[in-house]
Amino acid sequence: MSIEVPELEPVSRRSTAEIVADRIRTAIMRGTFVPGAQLGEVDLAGRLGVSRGPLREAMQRLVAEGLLRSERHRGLFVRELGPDDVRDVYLARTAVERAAALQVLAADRAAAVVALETPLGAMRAAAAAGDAVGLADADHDFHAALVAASGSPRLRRMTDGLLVETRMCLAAFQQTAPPAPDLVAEHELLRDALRDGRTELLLDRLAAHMDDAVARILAAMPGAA
Amino acid sequence: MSIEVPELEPVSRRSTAEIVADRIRTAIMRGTFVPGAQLGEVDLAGRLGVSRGPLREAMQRLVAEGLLRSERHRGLFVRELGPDDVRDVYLARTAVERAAALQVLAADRAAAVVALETPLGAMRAAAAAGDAVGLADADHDFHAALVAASGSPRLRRMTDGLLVETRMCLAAFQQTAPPAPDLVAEHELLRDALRDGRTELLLDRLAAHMDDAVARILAAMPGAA
DNA sequence: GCACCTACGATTGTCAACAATCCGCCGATT
DNA sequence: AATCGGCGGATTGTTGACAATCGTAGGTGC
Repeated sequence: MSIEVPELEPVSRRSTAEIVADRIRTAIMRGTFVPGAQLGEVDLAGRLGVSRGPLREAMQRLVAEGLLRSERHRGLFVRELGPDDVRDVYLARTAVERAAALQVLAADRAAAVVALETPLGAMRAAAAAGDAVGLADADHDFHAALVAASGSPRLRRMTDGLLVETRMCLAAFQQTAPPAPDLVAEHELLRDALRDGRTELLLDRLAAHMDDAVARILAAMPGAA
Repeated sequence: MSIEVPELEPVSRRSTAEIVADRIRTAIMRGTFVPGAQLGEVDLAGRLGVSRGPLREAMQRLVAEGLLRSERHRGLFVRELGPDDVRDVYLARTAVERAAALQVLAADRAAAVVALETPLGAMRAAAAAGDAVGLADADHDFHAALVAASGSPRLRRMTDGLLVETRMCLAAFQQTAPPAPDLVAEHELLRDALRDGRTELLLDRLAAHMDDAVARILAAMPGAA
């Protein structure tokens, strides 16, 4: 019936709204738009080369994701994340990544370990080069790969959103980077526990990893409780 | 400073796109739009009394939530959920509600128990009256209340989306209702474990509750593995 | 000098029309 | 007889303009 060509599906390019949403999402992630900043529709539309229609559709999507805050007849503002939000993001991440880790352990954990090597390598390289942004990217990719390996579309989607919020937290004070070697070591410990099938150890290390991150961020935060 | 009026905030009514999204979401939830059905923009816009602009914004939001599937220049279709989706929805729900339950146990569990009484009462009434839709509504409210009691906005938002997908699964074969008394009893057991602070028992019962639901749904599903 | 009111500017929310794209059907061709 | 190319209808994607709303600056009265 078919011509037996593997991976020839993705001919359909995504909708304009989705592309615009991705563009703005990464811009927020990278800190191009600081928290609290107002995003004018006409300005953005002109800068992106699209009309206000598709742009508004993209905005609605980002509002649904919790990245933007919409006030009627006021405008769209980049969501500001306080200490409570930091704790909540990591609470949700812990829940999701814990479930993903359990799924990976129950399924093909060898493939997951392989998939984690790429971000781990990038993380080591960024740490050696002192590249803070690259380190954050690799950290992002590591956790995304972990959840992707679970094979759960919903856990994956949740993680995608949560990781963006994580980056927003980090971007707020990008210069306050955590000690890079420690960060690399923490992730390697996660991989080791996963590789060896040490369920309880992996879950404990994952929880500790999240707690560390929260503590680091809150310590660097201006008005943290 | 303020005039001490409790609950006077929601003066600002939500945006049109949000209202439209809610309307369509409940329609999908109730089974008004069967899975796989195409939603014509002009038709829907005319029926809701709005233009295509706000409607498209609402659609984008629903697509982001995973309720609709968009094909370029083809149209919007209600997402069809297969056996894998059922398992995935409940996998994610288990992860999220587990985390919420732990939060509730660590905080004010007495208030949560009180909050659960309302949906429990509605559930008993619906079970006695043989009202399948009311039973599903109460079930929905029970889990929403549980996660809301955790005080985590992100867990709450995730659960909102997942519960809608749960209703989509149930709506596909609404006549195949589970034995009502058993369902009520399961939820009362959850409340009891929460009230008594029996952490492990609560988590076990929660996991069992989810597994039961998956088994029930898959058993009633046409092409389930 | 201070508070209130009013007009202005800017922004968002909404709408109707135009253009691009795709599906199904039909006839011509091999 | 089966397949390819073209045509008609319908739907989505996009655009620009119109209307409603809000914040703010300026002026006026007390």
